[in-house]
This record gives sequence, structure tokens and C-alpha cells, in this order.
Amino acid sequence: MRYPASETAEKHTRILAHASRLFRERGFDGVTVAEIMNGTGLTHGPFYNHFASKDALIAESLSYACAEAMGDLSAVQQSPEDVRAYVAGYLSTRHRDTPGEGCVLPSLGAEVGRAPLTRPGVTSHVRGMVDKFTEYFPWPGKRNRRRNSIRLLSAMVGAQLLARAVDDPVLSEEILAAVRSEIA
Amino acid sequence: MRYPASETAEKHTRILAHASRLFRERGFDGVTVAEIMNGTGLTHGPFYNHFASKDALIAESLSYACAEAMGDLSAVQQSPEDVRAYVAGYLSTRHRDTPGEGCVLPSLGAEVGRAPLTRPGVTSHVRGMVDKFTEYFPWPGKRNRRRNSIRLLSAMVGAQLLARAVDDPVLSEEILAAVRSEIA
DNA sequence: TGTACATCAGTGAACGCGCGTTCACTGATGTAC
DNA sequence: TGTACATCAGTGAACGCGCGTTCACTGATGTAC
Repeated sequence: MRYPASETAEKHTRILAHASRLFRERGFDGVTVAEIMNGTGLTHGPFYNHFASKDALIAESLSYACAEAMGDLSAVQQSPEDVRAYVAGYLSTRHRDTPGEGCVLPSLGAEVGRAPLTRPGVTSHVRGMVDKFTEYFPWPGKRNRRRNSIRLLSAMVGAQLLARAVDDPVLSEEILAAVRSEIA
Repeated sequence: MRYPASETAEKHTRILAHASRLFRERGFDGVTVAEIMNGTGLTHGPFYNHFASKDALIAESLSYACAEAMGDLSAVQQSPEDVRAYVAGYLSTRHRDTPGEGCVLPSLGAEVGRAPLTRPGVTSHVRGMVDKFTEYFPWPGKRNRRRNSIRLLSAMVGAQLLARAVDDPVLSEEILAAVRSEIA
């Protein structure tokens, strides 16, 4: 049946939000189109009213998640304490244990490298994060701010990847703590 | 037909080597059992003479790749130059562009976190790499060697993940160079 | 304002394909005598 | 040493299932008059 036009855009956003969460939790191949649609209270049929294909949804949902993450990062004030709190939150066990709500880079970065449609959006997201870090992070000197930002972002992403891969909770926590202490 | 018993073990190893390369290139779901077997010159039938399931192959091929990588790392002499060369090689564009021959952590780390069978093997691999770095890396002082090793490994893994995800060759190279300069 | 009709997001069955897995069969190897 | 037979890694067709995608149909909404 026909539905109020106002709901269509909202449903589109709900699909993106739910899809990006599931993809981060299980990877692109670990989630079915039907499951995404069911999670938004619909059947799988109208999926193709919203997206040309699953690949198109993957690309759009990643852009959605990146935009949301950049919004969170921009909301952080420029005070050193707030920036440090952001990094500490990134390296928290909570972030490790809830990948569906977290950064797409540790959970989907490798798959992005193999999925051409997703790369442009993620590239500008990475560039945006490096720029923000370079601008706002309380680095000691003026020199090498950008280089230090890239190092820190790499270590943050790698640490979450390793902390999630590793089986031993002690080692996992040690990895997060090691990188966390870099900004203490 | 029956084949010389001596060939069986060698075929088993060939399957592991080829599978681990393809998995690193395309992810666990991006490679089919038939493709792996064809790549070793066989049809897909005898796969189940060697492995209980695709999941079992995934776990075993990852352990194989980790063992091989630890062998390479152990072959590095303890001289500071050789250790630095190892890290520089890890952060090279060559490694970025040939994931099938490279470290499993940037290419498969996220999937490992979701595949319980693979986690024990990868956990001991991560522990082994941290131990080697702690022991041999030419850190300036005696304090914090282990913490610095974890930071460096995290940055190396994260940098390769990002360098592969990113679309822009300039940014990609900048990421690798930033972490490379950390040990210069 | 009320009525007839066109619209189109939704439903849910069906399709086609690919992949993991199974299995009846083959035939050179290794063994028993 | 030669011969008959059991073994078992291989072949390749087939199975079953799940998933992405399609489509005939539904019926409340929005529109024309």
C-alpha cells in the first residue's frame, strides 16, 4: 500500500543506520539484505525501492557512518582535555566490545580496500580525521603535527583491530592501554 | 586413483599456502573451496580428504601463515639495522600492494575477531611479535620497551590497513612514511 | 466537501545462481602370498 | 620375483541451502474533478 511521503526519507535513513551497524559487527558478507530490512520493521521487498543493489547500500551506509563519526569528532571542543578524552574513548574496552557503534576503520578497513565503491568516502573520512587531529590535538611543538597525527591515528586503528582479534583479555587490555598512555 | 603417500603431506601444505594467500587477498568469504583446490592443480572433491570444513581450513591456513611470518621475523638478526629494515619492509608500498604475501593482521585481523576458531592461533602470533620486538628492537632505554613495542606494532598494522583502504596514492604513501619515520 | 481514480511503497512468493558439501566411481599404488 | 587384491586420493556430477534480486499483487494516500 501507499505510505505518507514524509516517511520514505526517514525509512531510508533507518536502513542506512541499521545496515552500517550490522556491517561493522559482522562484515559485508555476514549480513543479508533481508536481515537489514527486517531490522527496520520491513520485509526485504522494498529494499530495491531505496537502493540499486547491496553494493550500493554498502557504499552509502559507510558514507553515512563516516559522516556521523565526523560529526562526533567535530563536537569535541578544542581543549586538550576533550581531545584526550576522545582518544581515550576510542581506545576504551567499551569501543572494543561494541564495534557496531564504533569507528568503521578497524572493523571494515580491510574490506574497504577490496571494495572500490567504498574507497572514496572512506578516503575523505581518513583525510578529515588526520586534519582534525593535526589542528586540535595538543601536540607539544608546531613541527611534525601532521606526522604525529597520522602515527596516532594508525596506532589507534591498529590497537582496536588487535584488541578485538586477540583471545586473551589481559593482552587485549594491555594493547589498548599501551596506546592510550601515548597521550597521557 | 591412489597416489604415492609421500605426496599427500606436500599437497596438504600446498593447499594451506595457496588458501592463506587468497584469504589475505580477498577475505574468507571472497574465496571458494573450489578455487583454492584448482589453484593447487586439483579438483574440489578431495578437499574433504584434507580438512573437515572450510572453517577448519581457515583456522589451519591462518596458523600456517602466522608460523611462516614468525619464521621470517626470527631470521632477522638482532642488529638494529636489520630490525629497522624489517619494520621498513613492513611499511613498504610493496607490502601494501601484495597483501597475499604479507602479514595477516591488517588484511584479516577484523575477520579474525569474528571467527572464534582462528583467534587462539592469531593471539599467540601477536604475543610472539610483541615479545620479539620487546627483545630485539633498538629502543633507547630499558624502560617501557614492551609498551613501545605494542605501540609500534599497532601503528604498523593500522598504517597498512589505512594505506590499503585509502584511494589517494599520495595520502597512502604519506601514512606509510609517517610510521616508517618513527624508527628512523 | 465528497467521490473516483491513479499512484507507489509495501507484501511475500518465486527465481536463479553460487557455494559448501556429498558420493558413486576410478585406477595406480602398496601389500599379501 | 610375479600375480591378485585391497586401498584410498583422486574425479566430477549432483544436492541442498541461502542469498541477492525480481515481480504480480495490495490497498492507503494523495489528487482531479
